[in-house]
Amino acid sequence: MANQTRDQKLEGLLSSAAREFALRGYDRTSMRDLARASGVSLAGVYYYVQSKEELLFLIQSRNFEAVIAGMRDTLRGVTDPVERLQRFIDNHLDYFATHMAEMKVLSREADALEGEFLQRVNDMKRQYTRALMDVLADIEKTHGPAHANRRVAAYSLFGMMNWIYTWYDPLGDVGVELLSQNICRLFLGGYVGLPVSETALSRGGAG
Amino acid sequence: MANQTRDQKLEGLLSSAAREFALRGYDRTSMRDLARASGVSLAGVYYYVQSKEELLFLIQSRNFEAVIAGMRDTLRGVTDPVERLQRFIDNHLDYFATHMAEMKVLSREADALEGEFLQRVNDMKRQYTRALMDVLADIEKTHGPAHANRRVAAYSLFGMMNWIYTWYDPLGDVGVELLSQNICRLFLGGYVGLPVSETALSRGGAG
DNA sequence: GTTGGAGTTGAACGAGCGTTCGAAGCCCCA
DNA sequence: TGGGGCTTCGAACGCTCGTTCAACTCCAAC
Repeated sequence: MANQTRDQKLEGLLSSAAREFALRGYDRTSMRDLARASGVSLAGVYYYVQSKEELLFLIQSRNFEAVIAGMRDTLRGVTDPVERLQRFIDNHLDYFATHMAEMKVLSREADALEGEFLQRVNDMKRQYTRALMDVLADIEKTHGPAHANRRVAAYSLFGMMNWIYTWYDPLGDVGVELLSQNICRLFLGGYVGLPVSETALSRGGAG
Repeated sequence: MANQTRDQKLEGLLSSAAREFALRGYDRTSMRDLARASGVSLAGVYYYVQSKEELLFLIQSRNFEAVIAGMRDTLRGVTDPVERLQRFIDNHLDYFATHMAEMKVLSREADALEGEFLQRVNDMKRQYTRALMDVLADIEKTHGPAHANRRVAAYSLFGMMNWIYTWYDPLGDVGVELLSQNICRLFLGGYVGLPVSETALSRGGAG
């Protein structure tokens, strides 16, 4: 605790702040809570960070950057579209599972930021979404016509992956590899691989 | 505004509260905001509701109850498992799209409640999840083995459907029927209907 | 041994919060 | 005309919030 560089202390602060934010939510967590959780005084927190909002921004942007960097890394040189998608999903879920608190904060506190902070995180979101949609376009080229609108499909996949912050326990009986495989299969082939033209799929509204 | 029953006024309060909560988030919205938005005084709000938390609870429970009731209704008498799933999805998305504010609050402020309020909403969640998983079990019986763990599949479908609060605009160019159809096809047959055994689907981790 | 900057702190500030309460307004029925 | 119960309100209470700041410790450099 004593001989840490300034950067290491900031890192520690961000990490315990993420844990607190994930637990209680950004708004319900006070700077006093964060001070207590990271072992410094209330005023001490402000030596490392300009405001509570900057703290949230740093958590969101640093982790989002890591996810994007990991994605670019794992896709580099891979040409098969399906494998590219598998790697995209793997990277996302693997990072999510090993950084549950941070990713929960990123998923859930999406619009707690304002102004330039919000803009910069939203830029990353656009970038990341674009990358997924490019992969989907490649898949359509090689594996026939899509069963759904590409944008809807992309957001649905993000929904499957990000929603895990509400239910998934990385230490439970479903390991990350199994989770990733499940979601990948689900997205590419569906729950039971039903042909799209089947039966009543064209029916209108129900009820 | 003048000749409304007490119930009607409560209804109006809940509706404008849902709109405010959806806009700014539960915690960032003050009782003064709600009073302003619904056109009564601050103290006036407390004539209809015991606390801010009860307000949130009423929004969540009433709408969740409506979703569940709609689901039971639309499934009644329908025996084909696939159509049951279609109707389940249709009901969920249709209600979501016509009650965006309320459902955003239900999805996003899931753990802002405590004690008995939380317990009662969680009971509804369990009930609703169970219903979906029963439908999935039926589908497996009639349409061969599943491509994914049933629990993972159920939560993934909820993820697809609930995540729409972050991106979907009911007034945009994707209508509710199209959205519902897309998500239904996606879940049952996958994005391009890829056979599960295909290529590298059994590969381990990436990167 | 003094200086100076980095790190840390207790105490306070003004503002906003959720909630309460006594009093006033309103309207129907006698 | 007057009483009584719903409904509404202004004003206040106690509390917690994010943020600031002068003062302190510590330690390396001279």
